[in-house]
Amino acid sequence: MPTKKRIMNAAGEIFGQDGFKAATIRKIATAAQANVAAINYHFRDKQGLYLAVLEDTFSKGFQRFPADGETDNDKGPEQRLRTFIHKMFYRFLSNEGWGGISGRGKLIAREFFEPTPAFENIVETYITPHKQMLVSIIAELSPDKADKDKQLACAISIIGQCVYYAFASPIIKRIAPAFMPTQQNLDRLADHVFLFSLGGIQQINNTDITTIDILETP
Amino acid sequence: MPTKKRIMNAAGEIFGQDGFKAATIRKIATAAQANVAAINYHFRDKQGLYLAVLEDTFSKGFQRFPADGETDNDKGPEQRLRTFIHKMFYRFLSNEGWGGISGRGKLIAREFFEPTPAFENIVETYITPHKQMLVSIIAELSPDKADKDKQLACAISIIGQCVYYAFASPIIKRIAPAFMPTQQNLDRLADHVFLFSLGGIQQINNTDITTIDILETP
DNA sequence: GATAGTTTCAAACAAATGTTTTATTCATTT
DNA sequence: AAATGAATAAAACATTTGTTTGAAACTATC
Repeated sequence: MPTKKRIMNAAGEIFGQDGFKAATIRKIATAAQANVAAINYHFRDKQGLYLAVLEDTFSKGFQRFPADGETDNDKGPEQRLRTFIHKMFYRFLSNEGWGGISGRGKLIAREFFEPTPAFENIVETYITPHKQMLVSIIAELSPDKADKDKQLACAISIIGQCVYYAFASPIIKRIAPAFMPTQQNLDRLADHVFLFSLGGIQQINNTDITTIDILETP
Repeated sequence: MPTKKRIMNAAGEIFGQDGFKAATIRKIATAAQANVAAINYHFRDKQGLYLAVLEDTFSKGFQRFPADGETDNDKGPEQRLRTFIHKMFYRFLSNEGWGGISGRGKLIAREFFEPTPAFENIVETYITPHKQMLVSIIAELSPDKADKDKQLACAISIIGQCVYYAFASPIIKRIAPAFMPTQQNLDRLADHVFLFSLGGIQQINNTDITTIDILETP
């Protein structure tokens, strides 16, 4: 395997584990069995390496598990929602997701919660269209297709569950070990999120938000 | 304000913004208008400071917004679930939460996704009982109170939504700015999560998981 | 008011870390 | 085989950073 690829693989894991700042190029170089100078040679500097890994990660992930369910356009919205969620789980967590590099999931999680400048591009290229597709699936499940607000809120609720199941594994391990997102669990967890969300969408659609009486300040 | 307190306040924000490693004691000292040596004097070392801030953060947060809804034990489970979610939002996001220190939210988020050794204690003391309370509320909403698995899964779905809404604000800002967790939005967002989750719980309870046909591998 | 203990401060130290430099090796082309 | 350019390696450099030191300032007690 060429040095450049070895470095990117090692960097994916170590950036994911340690974060951008805490990861050292020496640690990456050692893991990649390469020289530190090779990193600067191939990627200009540390940030260049990080950027390359991030772009590669998203590119590979959406390549292997594309968001668009063109293959199941004939299916109903329920099935499409289910596929959408399953793909999200697999993209995040399967051995094949994100190029099969285990540590890269955490890399993504970090960007979700404290994006680096490199993330702007990613949001535009991958995440916004992805979200858009989810919203349109939800719209098909809704009687009032024009109520974009409800659809957006539901989309965030769904993505939130996926992200939490996928990335909060340290805490899930402690409070509910049976629900760790292991390879064997992916389908089960995805189906739970699917069902839960289906019910959630229906409930949101069936409730007029103004009917909720104001809660006393907690 | 005494030096020790000034340091802890500054540390909360800067650890939250930059993470443990990237945060420097010099930056903290400057922000606190204190000497770097004062940090080591009061907290032994950098990690001691971090640990003190973390413990103080959770302690203050659960003190101001206690998880146990003892006051509304007479209310039904729906209302208790609603209060639970609202308190979670307020604990995470309100100006009064986490001692009113803005940056501390991110500190918590980081621990959720990559816990430091200091977090073990926090999980036992605060998070496990908190989760337990949520599970028991969900159980009251379920016909089969013995099905702990379904209840746990729903609890994670609920916590996941809250955590995502609370901490993924950078990405929410980009894909759905109207749903940013601002002070004015807290009640609205909490109510959405409440309704969505209520529907989710019912759907999970009404569905026999084995009836779902196996999905083709995505 | 002197004294003992606590707190603050400026400076120094040692280790680490990103980057650069320079030389050497390797592969490709002429 | 020679030459050219790309790739790799070891060492050095300049900062940054956590920590320590020793003196000064402050506070409370006798």
